[in-house]
Amino acid sequence: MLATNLLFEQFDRDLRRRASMPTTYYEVLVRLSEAPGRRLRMSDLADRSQSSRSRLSHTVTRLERTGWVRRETCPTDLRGAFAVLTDAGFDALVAAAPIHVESVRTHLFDQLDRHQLEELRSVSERILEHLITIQDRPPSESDLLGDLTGRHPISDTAT
Amino acid sequence: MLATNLLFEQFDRDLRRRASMPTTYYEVLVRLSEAPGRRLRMSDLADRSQSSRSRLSHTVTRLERTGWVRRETCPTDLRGAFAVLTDAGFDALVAAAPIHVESVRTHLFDQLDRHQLEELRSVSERILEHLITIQDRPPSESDLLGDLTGRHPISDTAT
DNA sequence: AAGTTTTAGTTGAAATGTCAACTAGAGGGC
DNA sequence: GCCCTCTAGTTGACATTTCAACTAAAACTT
Repeated sequence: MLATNLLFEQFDRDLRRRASMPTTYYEVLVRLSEAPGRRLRMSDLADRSQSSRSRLSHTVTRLERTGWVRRETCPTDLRGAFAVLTDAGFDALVAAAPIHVESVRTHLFDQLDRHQLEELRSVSERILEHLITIQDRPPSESDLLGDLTGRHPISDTAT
Repeated sequence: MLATNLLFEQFDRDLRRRASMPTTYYEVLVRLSEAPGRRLRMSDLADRSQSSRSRLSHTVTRLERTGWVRRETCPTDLRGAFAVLTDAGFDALVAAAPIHVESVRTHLFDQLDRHQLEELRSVSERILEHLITIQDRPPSESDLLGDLTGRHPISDTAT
């Protein structure tokens, strides 16, 4: 947990310092850039960018103020809204992407050998698969109530 | 990044739902409980609990309001302050710890085999070592300016 | 078609985190 | 002692996130 926290902070620091863009913005811009027409429905974008709907709504409001994203109403569903990547937003992303890519390379990929990378991938996939499984079927009480008799001092898993 | 994000969110959800305690509080209480006299200087506590001094100061103010921590002035350094874990704070931690431990076991350790755990440990140590190294010696420009010629589509490292 | 329930998305308030400025005491040099 | 600088910690303003309440449209039910 310590390692991943510091790693994420490093990624964010690099992106802020060298591209003046927080990771939250970057994530949103990337998702939009990948989508056909560089546009996505708000909910869809929220899911893809690891964000709650509320948070995304606020974020997009800020991104509109910077001019990187604009909202458009959806013609087929009058409740709906599209977030659309502007040209300025695309330019900002093009400038930021190599910085982030290099940051990830420097601090993560270059530090690990081929075998470690393969294992990291397999670990991540395993955890992801597990989490998605339990999200589909919300956990019963018994899933988390194990026998704890004398097994752990308080600090065992804190870092 | 997706896996670790979801994993942390799951830990936090479990702790909030079943122990009414956010991970930030838990982290602080654990560090204090480990310290001799269940007390630490603010700066020391900030370092150990992955927090900025400012953030810790605010957090401790909130923890004082819940009655889990109290501040004490330092006799040998009049600028200094101790954060001290109260009995109520210790009780809250004793209640929360097994929940968190079980959460970590369920969502992380139980999902991986012996070999994956060993590799995950080695990966974490490697990354940690790297990050500590570059923190000691702040990065020169050239550390991050690599040759990017045509290597990465934008989305390569986004998740 | 009317009534009910979902779904999409926004909003404002409260909680939390960040940042820069600040107070005050410690420590060193002369 | 006096001056300068550094360290410990707090504070308040501001940015962001969370949470619950809300609007409005879609979708279903009968």
